[in-house]
Amino acid sequence: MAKQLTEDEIATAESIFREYLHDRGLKYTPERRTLLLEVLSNPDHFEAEQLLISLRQAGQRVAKATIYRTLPLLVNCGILRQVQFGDKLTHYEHAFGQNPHDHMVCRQCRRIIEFSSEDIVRLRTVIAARFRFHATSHRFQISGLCWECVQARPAGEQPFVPLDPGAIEDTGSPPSAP
Amino acid sequence: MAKQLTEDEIATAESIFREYLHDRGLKYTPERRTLLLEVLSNPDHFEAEQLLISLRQAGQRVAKATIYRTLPLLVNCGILRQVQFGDKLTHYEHAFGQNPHDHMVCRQCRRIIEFSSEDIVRLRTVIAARFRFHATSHRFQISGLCWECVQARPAGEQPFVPLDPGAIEDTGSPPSAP
DNA sequence: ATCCGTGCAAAGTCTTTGCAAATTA
DNA sequence: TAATTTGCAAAGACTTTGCACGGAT
Repeated sequence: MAKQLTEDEIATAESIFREYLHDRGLKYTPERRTLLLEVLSNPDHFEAEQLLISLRQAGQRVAKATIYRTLPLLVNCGILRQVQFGDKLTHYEHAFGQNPHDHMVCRQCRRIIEFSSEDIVRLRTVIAARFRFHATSHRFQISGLCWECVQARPAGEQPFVPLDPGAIEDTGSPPSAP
Repeated sequence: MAKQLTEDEIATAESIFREYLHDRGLKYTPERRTLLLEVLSNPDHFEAEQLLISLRQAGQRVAKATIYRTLPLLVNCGILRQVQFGDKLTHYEHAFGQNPHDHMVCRQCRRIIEFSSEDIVRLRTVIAARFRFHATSHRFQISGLCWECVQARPAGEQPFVPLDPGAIEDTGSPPSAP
């Protein structure tokens, strides 16, 4: 999932960021450059804290405040996308050169699987229309067990992993006519 | 949306809560009763803080800590459901006597529209199957503009309301074959 | 020469926790 | 009576902000 960017792609991202900053009178500082590069070489999904840690490990020193001030810039210029999973943490993922997608989260191992489906967008439009609602975006997150965890778990075992808050539980209720 | 519960329904909720507590050696205190009743008479969606405020207005006095300690109980016994919208706040909604549903949020007026669709569950299963993923729950949230706000907004006006973080933006990109 | 940005620590927000006194089953 | 709860305030986790110094254009 964490795709390795080519030098060209990195250069493109850099110029996007640079231009974004320039256009609004902001400066392309060494810290911002450091952060951009670190973000691009980081795994697809991460949080502010992880970024700080991987920077430290790389011998780089950027204040936490700077990270918190820079991440929104990277989001606004389209290089990152903010993602909310179940927890209170703000997660980020690469948006640069990625297709829009949604997420499946394994309750057991917390693995994140990305997927995209036109049907979702179609469905969202149909549903919205019923309420004369003009849909412009959506979040669709599926929780459950990935294949590996299903395998590893003998039938009937219910480890009671905390749920994604707000998820629609599969109660096994019979489908009801609309 | 905020449906008024009958006395019977309230009594049922109370016995559910009571039994839930009893079953695990917990106590049905006046504070818990107060909170249960307040929750049931509150609007469909609320947060911890709002609950505190409406309690105060009703002349009731329950410590904030007690609220934070009680809400999870009400969630676990199925009377409430935790919902995460875009922000960091933990929102709650009535689950007692409600059908599973998802939400549409208006970017403009923040109105929340509930909807349910079997197609979503069907779609989630189909998608999950592609990854040999066992889906047990989902969250589907649509952002956009409600009818009233579409009406109120002259074409071309883009007030730039902060987005639901993590939402898939409608970029108007042409549908691409998988 | 100006602004803008950084670091640091302090402040904020929402939530959790420790503890003694008060209650419930 | 024994164990759970409450209220209060302190602590926590994550994020934002104020300020003085340093740096980019």
